[in-house]
Amino acid sequence: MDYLQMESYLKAIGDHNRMLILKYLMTESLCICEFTELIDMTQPAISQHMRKLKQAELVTEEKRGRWTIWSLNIRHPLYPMLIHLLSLLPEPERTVASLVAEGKKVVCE
Amino acid sequence: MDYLQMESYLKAIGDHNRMLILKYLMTESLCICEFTELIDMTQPAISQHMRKLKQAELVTEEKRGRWTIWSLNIRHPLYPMLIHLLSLLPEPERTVASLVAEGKKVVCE
DNA sequence: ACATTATATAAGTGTTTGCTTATAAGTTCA
DNA sequence: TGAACTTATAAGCAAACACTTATATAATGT
Repeated sequence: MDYLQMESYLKAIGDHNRMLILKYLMTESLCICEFTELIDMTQPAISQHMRKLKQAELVTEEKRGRWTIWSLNIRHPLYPMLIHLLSLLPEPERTVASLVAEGKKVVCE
Repeated sequence: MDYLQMESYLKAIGDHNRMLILKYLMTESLCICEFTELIDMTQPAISQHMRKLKQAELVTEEKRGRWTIWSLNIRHPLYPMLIHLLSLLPEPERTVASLVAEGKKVVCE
């Protein structure tokens, strides 16, 4: 990994909202509409963050009907470091469990 | 460490020139004028990068006569991760040894 | 005192970033 | 077919970023 690749990687992680997204993905895969419930951000903003994370190969996407399910890319060479880094961050206020409780968790048949 | 602190930290590292600076500091402490010999950058540019690194507490400075000697801050909680990260990067073309060979290495009495 | 050396800061500039609103594209289901 | 829903993209904008040149500040040595 050269200096510019590392720069792209660190810049992709180095945003508090993207870290929050990654923190959620540490627990389970999620789609954009779920993030809009979990994080105080508009749908296009989240979509653009996901594109950034995808370009840096930090996440992978899977189309499922009208949803796009996003997951952490466990095959990235720096995946273990990412996990360590995310584990240092506090749990977000809004939990995925609360989504389920409100019936807002997406279940792709 | 909260999300905004982590963001500041990652943004401070996330620049290829600053990574190069940090890589050099991994071997030994250096002053600005030595960096101008090692890296293709102007003195003010380096000075401004050092200020950024200092604000993120990644480095420490020590005034020695007309020089300011910069070192890695080994007391930073993420210092071990920084070292791991830097170790993944290739050695810079220009070495400190070559500075010595050219008599450009600063020796503070 | 004065020239030299090392560093920091200021002001200006082009680029990138992270958002916004508006809209397009694709899927599902009545 | 058409309405509802999910996602992606486009255009615009303010702020941050990484540099530049010019200059200020401070220490050293004659």
